[in-house]
Amino acid sequence: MAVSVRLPDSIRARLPYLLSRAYQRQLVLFAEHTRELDVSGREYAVMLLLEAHERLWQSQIAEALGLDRTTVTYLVDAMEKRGLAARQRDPADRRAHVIALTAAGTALLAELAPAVRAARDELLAPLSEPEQEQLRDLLIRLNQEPV
Amino acid sequence: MAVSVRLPDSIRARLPYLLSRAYQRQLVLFAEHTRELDVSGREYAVMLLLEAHERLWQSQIAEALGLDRTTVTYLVDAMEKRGLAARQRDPADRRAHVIALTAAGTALLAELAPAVRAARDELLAPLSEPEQEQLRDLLIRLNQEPV
DNA sequence: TATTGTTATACTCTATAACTATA
DNA sequence: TATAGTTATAGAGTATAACAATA
Repeated sequence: MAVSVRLPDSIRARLPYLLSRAYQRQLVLFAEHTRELDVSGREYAVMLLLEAHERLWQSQIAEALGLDRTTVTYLVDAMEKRGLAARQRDPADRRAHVIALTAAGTALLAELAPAVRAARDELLAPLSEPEQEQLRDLLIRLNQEPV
Repeated sequence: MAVSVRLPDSIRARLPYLLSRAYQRQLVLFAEHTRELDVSGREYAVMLLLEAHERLWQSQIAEALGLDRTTVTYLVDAMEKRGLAARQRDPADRRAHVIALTAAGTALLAELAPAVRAARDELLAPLSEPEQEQLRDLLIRLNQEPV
């Protein structure tokens, strides 16, 4: 193999590069720490959403998480097949499916918590506690949509 | 449509969510600001790399940017077809292709600079200048691989 | 006529493996 | 035997459109 090439500062110090690196690393760490529980980041997001709201239409899940309706159909298919979520027709509007976590889903969510914490801690390890807080605050403000 | 659902803090304040939001937003802003120049983020990265190093093997590009060899082949194919980069056999090792920016490639890189700056400024607009520096520093430290 | 959810299709990215030419 | 690059293929993920049921 030829001599390795140093990544120039014109890339290394760029925000897009830094963000994509941090994001990729987060994906890898989440996957590593939750491997034996076999849950995608998206499924985890759905579970957190259902933990907070308990009963939601698929369309509400799609809107809240910024997903396509069809994507949610596939997601819920998989979660239902694994017994993590249950689908019911909404008697009040028979077009809609109401989704809720099952007991198994709630249990898995509890199992996931320490793994997710460990992944986050590993990601943030290079920073001190106050710096971690600072980073979170800055990212929250960065993501604030202009009103 | 049913009532909109508020994204719970269990998601909204999570680092993975914040990172992915910031990353997605960055992708959108780059695409918007460079639309008429028709360059992918990856092509831009290759151009910055070639600006810093001038002549590189495809394998060196792949290694520096963390891409697959095949991906680089396709990338360089496209850039060569547009006249942005030139491929030459390396006389010193005839297995290898040496890639360099053409004059058109250098010119496009110059055209891209203000668009990229505008995208970055829009992304960072919610933060003050010192905060922007702080964010960059924290992300650099976050991405430091343990030695 | 619009909305909810499903299904089929296609399209982009990515990963893998097989191949050539050179070393 | 290993490396540089190419090509073909398959897979995941995503987007689009057409459709049935219901409002």
